[in-house]
Amino acid sequence: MVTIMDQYNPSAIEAKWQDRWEAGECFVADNNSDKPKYYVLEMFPYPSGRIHMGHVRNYTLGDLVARFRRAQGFNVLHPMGWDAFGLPAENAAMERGVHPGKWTIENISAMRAQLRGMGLSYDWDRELATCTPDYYQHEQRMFLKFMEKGLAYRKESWVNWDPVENTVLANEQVVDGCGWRSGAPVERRLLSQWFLKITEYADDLLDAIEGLDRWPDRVRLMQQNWIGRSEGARVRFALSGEIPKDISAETDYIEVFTTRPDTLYGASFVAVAANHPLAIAVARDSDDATDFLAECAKLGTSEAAVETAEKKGFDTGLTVQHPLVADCQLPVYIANFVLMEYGTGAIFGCPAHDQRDLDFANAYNLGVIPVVLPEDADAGDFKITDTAYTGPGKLFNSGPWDGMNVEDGKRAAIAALEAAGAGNGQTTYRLRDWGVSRQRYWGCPIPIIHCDSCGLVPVPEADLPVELPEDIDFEAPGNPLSNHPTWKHVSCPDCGGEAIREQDTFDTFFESSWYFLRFADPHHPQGFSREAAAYWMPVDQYIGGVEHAVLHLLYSRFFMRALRDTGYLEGDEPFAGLMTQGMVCHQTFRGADGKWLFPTEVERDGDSWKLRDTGTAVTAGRIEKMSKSKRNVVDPDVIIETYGADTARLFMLSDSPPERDMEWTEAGVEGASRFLKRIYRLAADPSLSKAEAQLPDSGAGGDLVRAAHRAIDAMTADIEAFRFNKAVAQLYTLANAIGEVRGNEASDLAARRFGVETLIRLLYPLAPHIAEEIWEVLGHEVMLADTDWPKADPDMLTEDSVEIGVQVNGKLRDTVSLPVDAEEDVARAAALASAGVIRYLEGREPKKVIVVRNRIINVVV
RNA sequence: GCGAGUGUGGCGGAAUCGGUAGACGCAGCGGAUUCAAAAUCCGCCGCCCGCAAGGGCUUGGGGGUUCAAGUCCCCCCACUCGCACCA
Repeated sequence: MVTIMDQYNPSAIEAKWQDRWEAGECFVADNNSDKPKYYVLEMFPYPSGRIHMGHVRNYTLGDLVARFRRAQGFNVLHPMGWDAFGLPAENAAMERGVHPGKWTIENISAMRAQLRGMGLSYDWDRELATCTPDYYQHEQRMFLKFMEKGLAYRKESWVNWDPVENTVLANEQVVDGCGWRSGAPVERRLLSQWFLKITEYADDLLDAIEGLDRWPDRVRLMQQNWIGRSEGARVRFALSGEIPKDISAETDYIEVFTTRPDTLYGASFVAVAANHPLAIAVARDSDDATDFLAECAKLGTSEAAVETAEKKGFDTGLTVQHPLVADCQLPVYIANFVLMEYGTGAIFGCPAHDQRDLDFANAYNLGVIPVVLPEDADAGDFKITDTAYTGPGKLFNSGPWDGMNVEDGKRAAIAALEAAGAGNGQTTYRLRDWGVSRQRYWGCPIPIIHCDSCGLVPVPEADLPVELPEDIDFEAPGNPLSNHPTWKHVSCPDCGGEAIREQDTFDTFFESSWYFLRFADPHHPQGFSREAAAYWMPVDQYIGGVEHAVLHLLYSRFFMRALRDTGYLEGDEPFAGLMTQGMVCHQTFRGADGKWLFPTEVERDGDSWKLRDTGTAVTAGRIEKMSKSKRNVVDPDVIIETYGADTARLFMLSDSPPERDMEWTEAGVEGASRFLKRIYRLAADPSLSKAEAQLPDSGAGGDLVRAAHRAIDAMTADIEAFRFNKAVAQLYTLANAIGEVRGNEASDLAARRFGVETLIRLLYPLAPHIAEEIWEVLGHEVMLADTDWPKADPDMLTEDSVEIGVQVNGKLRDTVSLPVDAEEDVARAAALASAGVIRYLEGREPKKVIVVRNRIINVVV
């Protein structure tokens, strides 16, 4: 018989149960089970060396879901791994001379120990690290399959170059014109790069968002915007008049993209981007044009630059023929607001119905021809001066389309363009193909060989995997793999001649785009089996930060489709349910010198704060996301040492709903700790072990039994709906109800024991160690990890009577106690007899009495 | 600029269907226990007036619908996030 220790001692309890769970193989997932499956996954961490509070929150949320579903009888897969390629490892190599692989492996073992200390219910047999050939070899094969299918290709293109990281970035990794990690302004470079054809799936990725009904709307919207489908038309404008030879040699037309072909009759100019081939051709013979192009090139793409930039243009002197109006010639400008990257790099301007075009037309005295008439306007005096009209209306000044609405006008315009051979309907996307080449060492080698005579040659199956060389020099500038003396030199698999390996490695988002599949079948020689993928996928609940809304989450959706179409699996969506957790925030502090201070350096001084050792006053700043740079961080290890993992977990779940930002406070942690100590004391009551009587159904004991059933019912619903803060409140409420039963009759003891046992079972997924300990002390031999979730007895959830508010003219004046489902006349009589109503009526007859059963009574006078 | 979200006591937050606003916790206040403190236990706790009984006000602001509005509709304000010369 295990007896309870005098005092709650988290470190002893937690180590004990972590060992027991491991020895009992409690959390090993079964690929051949009759139970329904449930796959819960938290976004795997980069092994930076230490976990932070964001990890603690993320994994606490996941562990709650995993333990809850397991108790409900699901075959739960809850794995953990390491997103182990990436730049910090190379930086460590440069700064400290340690090999990236060694550094990464050491970090992994340190972090694994920290995670173990949190008591997380992972199936560690499925652990993976993406930097091992055992993992990355599979993506080399995937890549070659993608190539065969035309989903991976190489092209020369302008790319985003991060001058600090010395590598290319994907469009998704450029934020406000700067590198997402380095923060350095990106440069544009023309390079030969590998791309994955995500645009092939643009429509599918967009349309399928609708089916992701367990994703936050916010993320779905962000993906929609990122894909950015816009429907419109391509329109060809033939160059007219005298065309200089230089230009006619290049082209004899300009093709534009528009979403408003219905406004074609309102066109007054055509403009091309500064890096459009036509602009470059014009600049060959014109110093003024060359100067203008240089000016445009100088203008950054940053937010600030864009906002302050004036609409500027350069009149090329060229004209184009309007495709539908015979005698209409339009001037051709080079304009700084036209982007080569979007559409065709050229537009037609309809100033009346586009604000940008209007600003431009006003600056260069171009015509403004309104062609859409708002419903309540008069064609005679409708004028556009400095605000363009973009709303709905009837077309006018538009020849055969007059009188049509905008939508019909678009269709008519496309039909007319197609008939005239001057254009066609066209859908464009903001989404670009995913550039995956990175000029880094610590990534997965791209399995390609460059041969002067055979071209691009895939590394043959037998030669896979292409492993990274161990001996590597980070001192020289540039790509370390290129600098390696021998690694890149190979003979061509086709002709046997001298050839050279591809020296770029994959973007590390490649690894995270399929790791959830590897977890399903972590030792399979082909990466994973169709059967395992079919059984476990999709992930039922995915949990992580919202910062991956368009990176990882979009790439993974693409990968599922690409793997489906290359024969790896069936299905298309990786994550059926997504929960994006809020950030962990903390107050910031600055010393007299303006430098940031750690919370550990500071202590309370009445309403303000002071330095712990000198007592000097400290400035308390905003509550912000915990970050090393602001020093407002709290080390999870210190918290776990001081309070225990259960306390840290409980606090993470209390108070704030999981999707919202939360503030980490000492007082909050103390509160969680106090609650666990209180539960421990409740359970330490020796009389509980003697409770063997029948459960009472009346009196204080009966109330407690009903309260326990209500707690089960509410808690189950709250966990299923991710209302974890409310779930914690249910625990407090039940604990309070237990405290109400103070008698020592056999029935009281029985009720108390039932209350405590229920409380412990409900507490288990949140604070599992203390729950297991108390469960054992109460005499149970089967661990809670192997115990079913409690079920509420529906009969115990109903009450006999209900307190109902009584209003007079909508204002609460009294309450009455009524039997549940009381008849209307009974309720009415009770309300009219209540003191508050009598006082208010002062003898008057009520006009009307509204009775809403079991809810409210409103007396209207 | 466009899109989305948020706004409730001193604080974090409840209120799931239009039906007793403020569950639960934190902080605070009072008491018990203690030589004392910590811890613990009991009680109070939206704001204003009042000894009390009771009354008035209150969910960012203003209007509206309704017997009844934190919740629905219209207008406005503030903050947060995402996108952005996107044709």
